Formats: sequence, structure tokens, C-alpha cells
Amino acid sequence: MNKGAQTRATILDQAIAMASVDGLDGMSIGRLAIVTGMSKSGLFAHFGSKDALQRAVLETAAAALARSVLDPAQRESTGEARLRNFFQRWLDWIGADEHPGGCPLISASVELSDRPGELRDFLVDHQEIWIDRIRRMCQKAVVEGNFRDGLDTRQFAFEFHGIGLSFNFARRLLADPKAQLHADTALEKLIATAKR
Amino acid sequence: MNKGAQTRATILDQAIAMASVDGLDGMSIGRLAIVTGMSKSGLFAHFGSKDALQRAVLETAAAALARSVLDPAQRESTGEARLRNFFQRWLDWIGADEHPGGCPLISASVELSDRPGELRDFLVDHQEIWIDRIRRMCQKAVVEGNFRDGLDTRQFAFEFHGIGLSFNFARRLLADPKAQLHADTALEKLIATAKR
DNA sequence: GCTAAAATCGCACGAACGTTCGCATGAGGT
DNA sequence: ACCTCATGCGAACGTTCGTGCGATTTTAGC
Repeated sequence: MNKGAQTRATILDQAIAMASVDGLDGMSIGRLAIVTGMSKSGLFAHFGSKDALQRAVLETAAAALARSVLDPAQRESTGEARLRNFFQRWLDWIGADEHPGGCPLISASVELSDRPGELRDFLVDHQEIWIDRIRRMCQKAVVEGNFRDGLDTRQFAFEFHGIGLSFNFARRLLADPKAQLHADTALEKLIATAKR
Repeated sequence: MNKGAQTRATILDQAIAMASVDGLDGMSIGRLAIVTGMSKSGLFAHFGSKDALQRAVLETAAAALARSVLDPAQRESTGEARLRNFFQRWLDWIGADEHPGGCPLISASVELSDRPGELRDFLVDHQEIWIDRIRRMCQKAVVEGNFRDGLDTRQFAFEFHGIGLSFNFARRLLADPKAQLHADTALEKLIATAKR
């Protein structure tokens, strides 16, 4: 790895953490320079604009999310197993203490939900793909005969996603110790009704 | 109404709109002065600090939310009717086009979820009460014999809340025209499983 | 209609913001 | 070992931020 790419990676690491807590707009280049021990201009040169930095943050976070949640789940054989694996990894990702602020993509989605622009477009694309992946895991379970025929897979994905969002809320804002339990129970209910 | 209180009300009206789109931090006093046609210092004098302004925004938004969602729902006689009324009004509030940015309290909850301070404390209190109200409506339906005995009302509230959050997501970020349909269907499923 | 109080303004401050530019410095290929 | 170019720094720019203060206008009670 180049020196430049290496520095860029450590910058983005800190940038994701800062954006998770303070938002994409709240993340500032000056403070980012301090925590990375660089000069503001030196750091800036890696991206050329704050917009590009924000874009890089989203792309890098999305890649990390796919690597640690989506990809492992796709290695499971059945649709139901993929959904369960996906769910637990997603909850771990959201609730992990090592990166505070929770899932940077959920935060960014709410932050940018009503602010048109390329960043929002990127998020829309990413989240549509995200939900479609859930839907396809569900669809796979239907084809396998595990989930009932005629199941509305989009509806399933909508509810599945809602459980994750409610968990994110209960875990990060309310610090509810029962958040994980509630989420697990909700998933079991969802899967049970998908079967029969 | 005093002149001061009147001005304060119109300021807060614009402030809520701006905070809904740009976040509590993204809302700036300078831009707020422009849209209200006031001077920056004149507007500032009404609150004394940005923190107080943000606090007033949250309190005012919470009061408006209670007035247009919670209070009317509480006038229904049965627990189930309250839940249904509450749900539809909540969805209307989230999806209303007249105030862009969606529900300012949901946005603020995500924005401040990992930033300690009085504003976060206020949100935690508010959201705990919010979810507890859902739980008590559910509890009322249990007492009335409409929902089954031994139903986990906190679990119900968790899932109920998740449907609302998923709707907020699908409606505001993804602009999914089926968001309302998915939410309604999810509520029916939730109520059905609560009965039997 | 006068007057005290409330409301609003104009101006300025220091800090932080994103961004630019010229210059040093160190790494990597030859 | 040298040369080249990527990498990083320092200083500064113009703008916007929240905030303070004295002056001025407007409101409201007598």
C-alpha cells in the first residue's frame, strides 16, 4: 500500500467515527486534522473538497458494512439462515461500542433524507440495494419452501428493516438493555409469520 | 398575545422547519434571521443562546406533536382504537408535506443519540414517555380483554415504534409510494398477533 | 399623549469553517 | 545516489458562525 493510500485510510477511519457521532456536516476538517495529527491543508489535499470527503466516508462505510455484515451472511446456504446471520451481524454492527455513534449510514440517511444532492442520491441507491438484499434472502426462503408461497417479500423487508431501526433507536438513544432481546423476539415473530 | 411571544412563535415555526431539514446544529441563527426578516441580534435576543433556541425548538415540536397526534388519540375509548388513531396520525405527521424534513424529533434523536448533554437528556425523556404511551394503550387493550392476556406490552411498543421508523425511512429518504401501505399492513399484523 | 419597558437593530468581535497556494520534505523507482 | 513526484506543512483568504453591547424604535399601561 502506498504511503498516500495508507494515510487516506487512517483519515477515513477517523472520519467515519466523527461522522457517526456528529453527522456528515458536523464532521469538520479542522478537528479531523487534530485527531489524525496532520495539518488541515495536508489532510484536505487527499480529497480536494469536503463534499468529496463526505462521499468517501459514505463509500468506505458502505464497503465496511458489506464486508462485515452482508458478505458473511451470503455464505449461508439457506435463505432463512442468511436472514438470521444477517440480522445478528447487523445488530452487532449497530450496537458495537468500538465505533461510537452507531451505524454511520443510518445516521446519514436521516441527516440527508430531505436534502437533495449527490450524497443523498448515493444513500438512496445504497439503502434500496440494502433492502433489496433482505427481500432476496426472503425470496430465497420462499423458493426453498421454507417460507410460505405468496409471501409479500417487500413487506417482509419493510418490517425486517423496521426492527433494525427500532433496535438502533433503543440501543443508542435510550441505552435500553433489553433492546437486543426485543429485536430478537421481533425477528422470531416475523419469521414465524413468514412460515405460516 | 404579546408582541414578543408572537414573534417568538413565528421564529420557532421557521426554526422547527429548518431544524427538520438541516438538523439542530445545521440550523443557524443567521439564516433564521433572513427567513424571518429580522436582524440576527434581534432574533438572538429572544433566546440568549443557540442552546436555548435548540431547546425551545425541541419543546415546541414536542408540544405540537402531542397536540396533533397523542392528545386526539387519547380521546378514543378503547385501547385498540387509540393505537389505530395514534398510528395514522403519527404517519400523517411524519409524512406531511407542509413541514418538510419529516418529524423533527426523530431527526434530532438520531443526530443527538451519541452526544451527551441536556438536549439529549430531553430527547431521551421525551422518547421514553412516547414509547410508554404506546405501551399503555396496548396495556389498556389487554385489560379490556381485546388483546390477549400476558402480552408483552413493551415488546409490542418496540415493534410498533419500529414500524413508524421504517415508514419514516421509506417515506422520506426512499420516497417509496408503498410506504403507507407497508406500514398499515405491518400494523394489522402486529394487532392480529396481539389478539391471539 | 407621555413614559417606562420591551423589542429590535447595527456593528463588531473572536473563533471556526472550507479552501488556496507556494514551499519543504521525504519516499520510490532507476 | 540521484532525480522525480507524491505527500505534507504553514500561512493566509473570505465567509459564516454564535455572541455582546449600545443605540434606537416600538409597544403597552397610565
